[in-house]
Amino acid sequence: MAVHGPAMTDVARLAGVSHQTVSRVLNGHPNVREQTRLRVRAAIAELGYRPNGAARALVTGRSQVIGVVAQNTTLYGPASLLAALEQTAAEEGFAVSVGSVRNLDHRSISAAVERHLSHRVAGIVVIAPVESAGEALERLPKDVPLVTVDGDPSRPVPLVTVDQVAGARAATQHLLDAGHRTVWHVSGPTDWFDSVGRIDGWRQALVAAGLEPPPPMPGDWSAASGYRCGQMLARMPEVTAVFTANDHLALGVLRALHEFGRRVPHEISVVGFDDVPEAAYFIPPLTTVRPDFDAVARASLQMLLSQIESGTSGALRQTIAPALVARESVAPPRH
Amino acid sequence: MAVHGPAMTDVARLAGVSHQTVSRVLNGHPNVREQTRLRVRAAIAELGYRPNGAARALVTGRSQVIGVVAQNTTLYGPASLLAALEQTAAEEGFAVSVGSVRNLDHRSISAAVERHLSHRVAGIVVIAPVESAGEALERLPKDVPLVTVDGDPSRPVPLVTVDQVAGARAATQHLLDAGHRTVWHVSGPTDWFDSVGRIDGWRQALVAAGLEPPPPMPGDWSAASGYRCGQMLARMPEVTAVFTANDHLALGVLRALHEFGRRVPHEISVVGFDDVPEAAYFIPPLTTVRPDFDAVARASLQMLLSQIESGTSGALRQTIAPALVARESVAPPRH
DNA sequence: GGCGTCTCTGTTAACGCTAACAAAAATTGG
DNA sequence: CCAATTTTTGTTAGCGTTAACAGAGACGCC
Repeated sequence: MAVHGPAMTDVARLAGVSHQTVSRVLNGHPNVREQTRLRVRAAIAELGYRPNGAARALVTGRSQVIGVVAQNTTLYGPASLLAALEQTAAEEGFAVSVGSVRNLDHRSISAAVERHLSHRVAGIVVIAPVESAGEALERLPKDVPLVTVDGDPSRPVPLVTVDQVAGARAATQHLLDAGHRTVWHVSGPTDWFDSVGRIDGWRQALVAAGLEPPPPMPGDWSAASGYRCGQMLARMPEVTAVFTANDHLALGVLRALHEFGRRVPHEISVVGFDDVPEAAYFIPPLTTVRPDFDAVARASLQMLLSQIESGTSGALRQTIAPALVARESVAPPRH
Repeated sequence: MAVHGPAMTDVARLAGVSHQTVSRVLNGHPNVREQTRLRVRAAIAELGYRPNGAARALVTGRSQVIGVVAQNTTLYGPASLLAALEQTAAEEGFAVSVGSVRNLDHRSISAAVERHLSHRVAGIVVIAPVESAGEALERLPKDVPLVTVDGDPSRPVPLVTVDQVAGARAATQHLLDAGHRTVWHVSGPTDWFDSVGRIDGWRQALVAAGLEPPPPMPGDWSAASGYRCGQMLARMPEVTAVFTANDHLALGVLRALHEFGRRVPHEISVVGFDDVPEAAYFIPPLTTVRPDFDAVARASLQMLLSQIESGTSGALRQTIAPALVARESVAPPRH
């Protein structure tokens, strides 16, 4: 169907040079006379020539594409990360190809990575927040530049991650500082490293304060599961402070507490995680922890590019510290 | 750096056939003896051979990649759409390359499309909800399969769109049916077609009921702007029903009403649009309109694929009807 | 002025695959 | 059992680009 566009030779003919000279102009090779360069540029513009990435990828062995493997790109965190990644990549002249997978199991991840490798992507970013993804990554070809985001800290793979532990510690400490005797936790799914890290940080803060952590209540990131946990928390009179693993869980908790007539923050304080744009408009506005997705994206891409350029794939590690955003959902406990 | 993987000839040598036979096996060509096919399969597996998409794209003129141009992929709507698109494309054996742009102006769109064309994508999906995107699309090469989503209904470009008008009409009618004398509207940015359609539908429902539409209050999709509008609405005693152009606006409105002590739904009913997963956990649970993003994705992809296969690019049009989801934020007005 | 040394440009050969054609092998029919 | 057909396999030629090398001017230096 498509009338194929002009190729390099067409440009060359029009400019009265060889196709190689056109190639040199395109790739910013230094040794081209200014006058020639201009003629080539003019010919390119006149024909509306557009280089063929496939041909280039074939001969160089890599395309200017970065593959991203992610699970549920509808969640706020992954979506933000993906968007940031795409922006950053575009600035570096790379396109981003998304390979989202339904499950983060071994097979799905491998299949997605395979698809990317078929297209000879320059590198791969895996947003692999769960255990089952880890093993898939280790048996990947070693020669492909790869960075994992929010992945398994215990595996020897280049990793960029939000400092979940520090964020959770800050959130918990913030509640303790307000005078609460202890802090309850509604966690994310326990096979996510994000969840594990947040549970850890919460525990650390409590233990450091000489407190015995109560059992965490497991949620699944959704407001629905937060609501269910909230219904239980609302019935427990001793509960005065709750830290939830993300803002949507917090929303569910807030709703349950509201239904049970337990006032936030007067009776119970709540802190979330993620700082979704709506968090400031929850009832009441939610104190939360804000991860810097842009920073994560920049760090991952930089790590990936350095691998692509140098060829080394050292097991680097970079951690991005999140920031506490204080709003009205936290107050001292009543006595 | 990378040790290049085995090529087709390597597989052929191992299987004792010609590379063409390997190609035939790979592409499911019928005339290959079963025994040969198995030998080739075995050789592929043994070598861990992976076809080179770049080479294939070069010779066939198209890669198995679909380019998507979108703006803010962090918003719930676009993110859901993108995810659905990616899923559907994967099922058809296509990868999705995202070209997100900061602004939907002419230059940005063209640049993003150019990038995709360089990679010889098989087709392009433009999520182009604003006016300024339209012109960019018309001067695009005509021979590239293209589908716009939520784009300009007045342009002769293949378009898949959520039926904003019907959705808004249903939302407004739902409020009128509950007994409200009129319905106020907090709109999205007026350069988005989504907003325009929703304003239209709202107006239509009011006019059909013989009512004079009050002036719409312009928001920008964010909870923050919803909050600002909500502050005004809360001060207007005659307001009993509000339809907001999306759920986040509704959240802001709910928060403002709550602060002013106006109870929802007892004093004021609110209906949103989008049915974000959290809407059921707002205070109170939000009645809203749910667009079927999966259906939109399927329709767009199908439209794109039929263009890719047939070569025709008729200005098709497909509209996906959204569904009203009734929850507790709507009640009859008090008298 | 001849000669080495830059700077610039051209020629040729891949990269890994598919399409088109050609040849060989298997199958059929009389 | 041989020719006619059908099925299966092989051979060759590109696709559009970059890399490696080769050639042609321009320039300076003895």
